[in-house]
Amino acid sequence: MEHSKRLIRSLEYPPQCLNCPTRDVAEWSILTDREMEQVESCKTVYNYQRGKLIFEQNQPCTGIFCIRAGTVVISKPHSGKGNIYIRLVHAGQTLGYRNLLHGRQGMICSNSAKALTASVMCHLDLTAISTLFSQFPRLEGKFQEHMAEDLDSMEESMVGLASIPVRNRLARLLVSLMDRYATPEEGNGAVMTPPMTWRDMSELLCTRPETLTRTLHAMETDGIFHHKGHTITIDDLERLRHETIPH
Amino acid sequence: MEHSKRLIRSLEYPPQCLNCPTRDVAEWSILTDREMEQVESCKTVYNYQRGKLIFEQNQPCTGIFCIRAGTVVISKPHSGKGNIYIRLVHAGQTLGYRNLLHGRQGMICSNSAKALTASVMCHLDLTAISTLFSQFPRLEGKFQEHMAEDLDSMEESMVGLASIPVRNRLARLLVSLMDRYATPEEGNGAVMTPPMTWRDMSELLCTRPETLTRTLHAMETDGIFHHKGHTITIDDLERLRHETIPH
DNA sequence: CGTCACTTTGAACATCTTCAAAGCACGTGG
DNA sequence: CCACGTGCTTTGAAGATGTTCAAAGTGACG
Repeated sequence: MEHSKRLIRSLEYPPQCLNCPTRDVAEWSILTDREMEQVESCKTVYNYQRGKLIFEQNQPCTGIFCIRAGTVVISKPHSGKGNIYIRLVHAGQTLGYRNLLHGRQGMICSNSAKALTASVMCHLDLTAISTLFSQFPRLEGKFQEHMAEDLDSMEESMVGLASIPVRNRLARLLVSLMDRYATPEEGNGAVMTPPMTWRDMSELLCTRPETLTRTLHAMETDGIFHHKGHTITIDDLERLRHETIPH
Repeated sequence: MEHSKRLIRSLEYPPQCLNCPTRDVAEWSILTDREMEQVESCKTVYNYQRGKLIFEQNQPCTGIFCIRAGTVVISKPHSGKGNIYIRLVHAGQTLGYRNLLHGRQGMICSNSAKALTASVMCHLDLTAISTLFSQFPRLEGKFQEHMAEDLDSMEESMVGLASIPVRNRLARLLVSLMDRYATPEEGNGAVMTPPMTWRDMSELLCTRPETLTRTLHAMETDGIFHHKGHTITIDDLERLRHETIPH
């Protein structure tokens, strides 16, 4: 409900930054409304269908994208065939800024981004950004801080991947998705429709779809939650949080 | 040989930045000799024995460390007991700068650092760094770029950990260590004594010591290299590089 | 209504971990 | 200089966890 309401708001035209549903989130929120008008004037709005590639590793980087609505996944190609999902990027967050802080030869994307759901993205090209950065140095500082946090959470995922089994990683993923996409229920419960397929989730967990199915089944048998289609119903959130650490 | 020679050089006193064996490496190299004198004047030199903790996650951060000699590992605590090794930091590289770019509440270490070999570290405290950063903005920019590269290589390790087996990860680790610590032999071979124990290596590979032993044995049986104690002899580097990707 | 991708289930298998025990290596103190 | 202890290394065997392959079921969409 919340989710679809937000989608509708985001479809209001023209899609202006000042009425962006995520106006008060993340880096851009440090700019005043007046400063924001300048951002507004040099942005382009794109729509991506579910599954569409936004940018691709090793291709030239065209600028940055701010997600107005939708959910995006960052991935990297796998030594064999296919991609490993690295992390999610949600509405309000900005994508591809790292390439700008890189000081590398040219502007080459260091990973790929794909829309997991239909998404509305605001794009700023390279010249627009460099103007904005030199005009509002605090903005570049904010992105620097964001990068430091990304590195932290990257290290955390690494620890998780190396040290805990799929079942606990799944519980963690669900908890983090709940914060964003669940609607509370009576008691200590909640209902959620994650913005992606089970296959996507299995890739985020760095495992196979079959393993995810079986793990879901096992947790359901243990009464942690139950699911029908893509919708998960949790009776007791504490129970799920408990699955977050190995025993 | 190279290694011990470098250690001896580093033990010359006083240990001045201008005659640092790594003077021309990494961030600090963008400063002129004259600018470097200022860094010199506010640094403190510490010696760490093998195995000593340099800083610890969740403890207040005291500043940054530049490694004059030695090898350091960054680790994070594991949900159960013990630590996961995240990455190596080598002589010439700087440690703990991320905490400064963080914009977080206070200055809290986001991971731990431990000396894998006896190490000589030059320390700059918080006030010294903030003075240096405001005086030489290019320096802060360099660290920002370094952080972006760390994030890239972090993502690469993640992909490796998620998608290739221990044997190939070991080959990759050996190749990267060779670049730094091996002495070439006749033909296409090399000899190396890695600056850490096998146990340390197993933690870097996110596996157990037993698995590493067995994997070493298997690769030795296949004629990729042979080892006695901590010293590895490789006859054909191409052969090892070939083990870098799964087949 | 048919297609295509996603989901589910089963069975066999590969990889890695765990536990136990023995051997080795290095540094410390006598 | 030797004896001893501690932590690292190696080996074996059993078991857990996750993968692979195959096949059938499900659902969305043109």
